[in-house]
Amino acid sequence: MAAPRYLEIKKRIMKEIEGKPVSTPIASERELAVQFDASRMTVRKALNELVEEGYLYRNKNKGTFVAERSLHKKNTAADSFLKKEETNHKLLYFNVKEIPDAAKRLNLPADELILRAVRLTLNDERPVTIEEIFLPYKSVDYNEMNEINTILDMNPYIQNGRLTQRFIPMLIPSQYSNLLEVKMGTPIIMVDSIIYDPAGNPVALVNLYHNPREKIIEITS
Amino acid sequence: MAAPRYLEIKKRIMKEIEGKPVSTPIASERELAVQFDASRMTVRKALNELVEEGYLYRNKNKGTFVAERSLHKKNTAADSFLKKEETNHKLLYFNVKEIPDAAKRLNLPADELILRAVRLTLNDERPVTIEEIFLPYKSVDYNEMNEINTILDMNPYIQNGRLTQRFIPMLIPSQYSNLLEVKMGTPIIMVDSIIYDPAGNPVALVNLYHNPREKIIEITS
DNA sequence: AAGTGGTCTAGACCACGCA
DNA sequence: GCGTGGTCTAGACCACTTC
Repeated sequence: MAAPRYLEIKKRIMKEIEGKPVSTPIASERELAVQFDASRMTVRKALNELVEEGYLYRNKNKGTFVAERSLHKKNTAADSFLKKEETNHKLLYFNVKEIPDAAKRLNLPADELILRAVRLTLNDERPVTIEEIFLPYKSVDYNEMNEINTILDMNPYIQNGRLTQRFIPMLIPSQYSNLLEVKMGTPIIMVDSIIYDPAGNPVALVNLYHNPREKIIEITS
Repeated sequence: MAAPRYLEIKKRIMKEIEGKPVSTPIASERELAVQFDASRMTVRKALNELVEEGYLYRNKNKGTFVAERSLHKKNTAADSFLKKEETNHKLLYFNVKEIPDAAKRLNLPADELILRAVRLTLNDERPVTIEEIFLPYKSVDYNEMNEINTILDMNPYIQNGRLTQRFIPMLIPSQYSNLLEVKMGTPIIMVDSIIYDPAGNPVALVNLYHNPREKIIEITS
């Protein structure tokens, strides 16, 4: 299917406002509809998304304006999973066994087999995060078992599903101190995440141990 | 103005699905439009918000379904500011002076006067959070100076504005250890927040020191 | 009075899933 | 072939601000 009209309009408006000073007014919805030869509702859909994402803001009865660029919405907690440019993963360890605690949190019987993987995320050679990933073994596609990185790619799940994250303060676990190059006794944040499918069934459990020097958790909403 | 039609429809659908098991299909958009004697676009607006908030999920070409209740979207970091039932604030301290560091982060000249207030949030008598609030003194309405709690109510700003939060791991500051009833040396999370107006101008700076026993930071998205 | 965003309507076509 | 959600249209009225 061709890309929807409103997405094209959205892109063109984004290009249009790029570099404009904060609070610059943009054309009214009716004008934009004429410019783009689209209905006002379609233009509104594009504008609504741009407002939602923090590129624009509205002022009722007055107009729509360019917002501060640094305030584009960002939830870097979810970004933890997303692969950036200079970021790569190094698998440290994985096995399959019963892990009752993890099974419980995945709504599974305690004796269910769990795939546990531990990997290190590096950004430009510097250690950023240790990830402990717990997956129900039965959900793993056997054809992919030789390509463990495909299995551990959480993006597809997060796209359509939902994410609950708990931020836990702790001292760095001793076994990760060297790997993250963080001194023993340093306070860190461990992000305890459960990924759900749209219906609310748990799909994966992930614990992220962040190196506070390299990974600042910042959320803009 | 009367409440918009779509909000009423939204409420009625929420009541309708309340208590229904996960994955129960609801009526199609066209049926609902007939039921509520509204256009399909209006029904869609109501449904879209319910999906956005995590009450429903869609399955293209199949239908719309009830989502897991525990997965309603919640960002408890912003909730930190919202007054709950059993929650109340106890003002510990406030004054007005130059605070160059705070002024800088509020995009003000270093010699600008800053109102600094420190208060303790209690939940059912238990200490939950210490809040350090920094406001440009010139933005304070003098008529309100005798009602400091009105000034420190951040809700109106957050409603229409934007929020950037950084999550900082640290050991509990010694001066807050007793107040929060947290042992010295305990790792905690400090949430460093800046509240902006829609155009991106900083309005307030707030540091939240969370008691990890009482305040679990949890985000569902 | 003119212009703005917010809401609403009564249609329409599309791609896709399913029987 | 029918039903679904996703997109789109060409209008309309409202409350409000600005001139």
